[in-house]
Amino acid sequence: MKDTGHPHGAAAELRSAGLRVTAARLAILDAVRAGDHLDVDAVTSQVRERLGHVSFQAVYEALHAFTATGLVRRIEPAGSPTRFECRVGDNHHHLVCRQCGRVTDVDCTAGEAPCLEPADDAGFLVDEADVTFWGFCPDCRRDSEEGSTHD
Amino acid sequence: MKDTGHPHGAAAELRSAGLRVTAARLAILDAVRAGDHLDVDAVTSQVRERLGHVSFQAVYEALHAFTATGLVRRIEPAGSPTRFECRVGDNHHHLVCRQCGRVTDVDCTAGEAPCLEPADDAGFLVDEADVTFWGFCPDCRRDSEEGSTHD
DNA sequence: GCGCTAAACCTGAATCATTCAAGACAATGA
DNA sequence: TCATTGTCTTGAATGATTCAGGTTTAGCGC
Repeated sequence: MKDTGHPHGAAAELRSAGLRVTAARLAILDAVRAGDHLDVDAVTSQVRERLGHVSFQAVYEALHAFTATGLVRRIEPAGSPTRFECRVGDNHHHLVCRQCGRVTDVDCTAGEAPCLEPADDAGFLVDEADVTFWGFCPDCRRDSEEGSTHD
Repeated sequence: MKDTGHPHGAAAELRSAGLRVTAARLAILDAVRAGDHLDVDAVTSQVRERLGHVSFQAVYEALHAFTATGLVRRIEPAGSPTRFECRVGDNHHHLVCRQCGRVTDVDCTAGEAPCLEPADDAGFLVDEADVTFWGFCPDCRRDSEEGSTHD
């Protein structure tokens, strides 16, 4: 029930971020918001379904601009291409499936960055604690149980 | 005072990991242990200084084998190439400098994986919590202070 | 020591995600 | 309407990593 809401909502957001409103960028922003931690490839596919051809570079540039202005957040789990999500401003973390790469949000128990503090900061000025929980998602757990010795 | 110790220590480690002992692999293991979170390129340079030519592929394969057998640990901070470290078995975390990419170990306050638990595991079977603290290392802090308005 | 076998190594090419370059196009504001 | 400059295009380049295939060599039994 959390829609992009009032007419021109996304357009207004782009504008107030200092960006121009184009069909491509509206579709890109929408794809990230409708999708679940999509990578550039997936965003591009979504956008092309809606608009026909849009170049990869346009998508890369737009996502870069969106990230810079805080419209989307970029995450880079080890071993998979960069993904983008729409939840910004909070300091949530991620569950990543070792098998299929699926990413799921987890709320941060602390709430604001950095939600954790290092035992020893070694002189670093720390502004963010990035937490990734690795494991197996429900689907992959089921698959591996079916495939293996069933008791 | 924790040296590789008794003669043939590294060789014995390779052997008991089921790997063959070669000059290249001894040098690679040593480079990782002497270095500070080196990437493949840096490891290769170190090894070449000692042995003359060694191919990148040999280094990649060796590091992969070392990682698989638990002799070294691989870390992949977002935005920089894969790095390798010798601290294995504990569950420590990392401080990464946003400016220069430098990586520093931080002890884990909990001690064993997963040291944290997600607020909601969403059905995932979680086995590891990977924590990266982002910030600015002492050197880069100093540089930026010098460069900016000095009050 | 000799020879076998699989591991380790080599050269060279391929792949993937991402970025650079330079020109064409088009959204905004005067 | 026009100019500005942000956006989009095609095409090529980069960097890290992996694949492929053939050669060498460590480890092991004879």
